[in-house]
Amino acid sequence: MTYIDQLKAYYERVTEECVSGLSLDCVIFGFHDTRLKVLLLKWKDTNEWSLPGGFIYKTESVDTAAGRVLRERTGLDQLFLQQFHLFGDAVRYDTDDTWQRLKMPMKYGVNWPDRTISMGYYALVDYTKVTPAVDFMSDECCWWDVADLPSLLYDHRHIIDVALKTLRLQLNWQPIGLNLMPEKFTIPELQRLYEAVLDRSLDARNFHKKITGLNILTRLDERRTGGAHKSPYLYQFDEVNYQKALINGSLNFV
Amino acid sequence: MTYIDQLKAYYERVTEECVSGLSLDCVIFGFHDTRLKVLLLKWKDTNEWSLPGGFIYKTESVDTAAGRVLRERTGLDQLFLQQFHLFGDAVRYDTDDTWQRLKMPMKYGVNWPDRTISMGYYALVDYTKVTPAVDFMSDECCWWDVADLPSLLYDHRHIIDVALKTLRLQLNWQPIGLNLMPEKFTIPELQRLYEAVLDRSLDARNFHKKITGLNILTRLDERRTGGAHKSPYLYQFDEVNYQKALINGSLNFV
DNA sequence: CGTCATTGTGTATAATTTACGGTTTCATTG
DNA sequence: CAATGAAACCGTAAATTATACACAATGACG
Repeated sequence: MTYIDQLKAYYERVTEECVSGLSLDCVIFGFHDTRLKVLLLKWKDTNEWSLPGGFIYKTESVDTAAGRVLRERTGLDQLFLQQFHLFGDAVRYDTDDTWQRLKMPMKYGVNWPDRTISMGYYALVDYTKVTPAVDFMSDECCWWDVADLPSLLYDHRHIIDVALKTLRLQLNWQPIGLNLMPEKFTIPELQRLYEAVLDRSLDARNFHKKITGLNILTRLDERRTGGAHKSPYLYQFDEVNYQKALINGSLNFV
Repeated sequence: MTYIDQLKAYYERVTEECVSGLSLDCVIFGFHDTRLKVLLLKWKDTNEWSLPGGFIYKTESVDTAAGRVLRERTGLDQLFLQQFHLFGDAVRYDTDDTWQRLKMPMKYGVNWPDRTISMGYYALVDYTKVTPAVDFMSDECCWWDVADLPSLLYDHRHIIDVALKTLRLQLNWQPIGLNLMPEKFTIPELQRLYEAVLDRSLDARNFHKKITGLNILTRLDERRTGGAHKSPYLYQFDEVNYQKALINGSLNFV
């Protein structure tokens, strides 16, 4: 089956089975090597990158659709996802320029709506558990440092900017650390995450005192050895206490 | 023109000119007589209430559509509005029950989508400046106390609950007081607003000290006389300083 | 004129934030 | 093997903010 055949079949199925004119764009955040990263797709036979996304089947909820799309790209059945903005400008991007950059062999099929409104979701994933997977329209699915993104298709740079701003604002009442850190981590590593989200540096001594005083971490008997200096302790989140802290407003980082 | 003719024309125009399958629901918050209120519509010839809402023209942005809908119901050209959630469950409410309660003389026209996904907006208005206006499908457009709502159509009770929760969370970084209080108000009145949004009581002495210490209020030379006790001072918001306080995170009420 | 209750200004204490110091400890280097 | 450098952790001190509560001023009412 040629690529054009695949595209045709895809457009026909979307037109037939999906909610018309509404799509999803997913900003998948991971944290690795002291950097906040997003998962991007490179379109087939091009050097153009964009966010993962998709459409909503007529019989599924919007949230379920987002979860399905994210499972397809990350391999994860359960992850934390949250709506953050409906991108519904009458003109979101230059369509001619975009078609050119996409090098699409055909345009959309019949009964395709004139415009697509997109619900933006952000997802928080444990980087170590993700298996990035391309779809049939892409060559690559890779992590990119949010501070060093490539040129992006559509209005996806704007979408990422809004997602990042939302993440920052929600640091005190969404389980961001809980969902982005690996199972075991050190306090300096956690501090790097907070600094990446807040986009400012924090005093290591005050951060250590503050985060351990919140009672949301459990110190393990292991240390992370192999570094050139003192081996830091490893920690895990106490999920029950983390949720309690979110509810009673104990987190104060913003 | 009979009501049925009006409905027919309306459905035809929506089908022809509006984005299919996506609507808006607006939670319009006002503050009056120490109570947080929402604006509701009573459907024609029924005793059933619902939120104002509408559809998006194919050539306008979603935010522009929301502003247009709100202008039609409130008479205000400029007001503060914010997206808060996309309500996209596959089944949002019992359609048979709803049609019955609506006493609609006809169902939707041809080419009407099987389901409608709705973007929820909240708006903050100065209660004293609103002129509630019905549309052709309603008999009344009235303010209701959020703590004393009537039975609501569709999933509109849920939508209001989510809006209220969002308002509460955004108290520190959205200009909520600025947009809900009238031009001149007293500090006890402002405290009642915060208590209504936070759903808890605040110490008057600490609130007074805290809010005046933020430098976002200007004390006027007038007092509110006529009360049974000491006449309180009148204040206005210093809008520039209010915006500054929102940006640098000086507001700490949540 | 006395009473009641709101408003506003205030003090005291506790909690948190911010700034910074010093010890421990680990790999690397000579 | 000792010296070195720096991260990690535990700590103190001062400043700021939050919380609890007191009391004087003041206005309508009886």
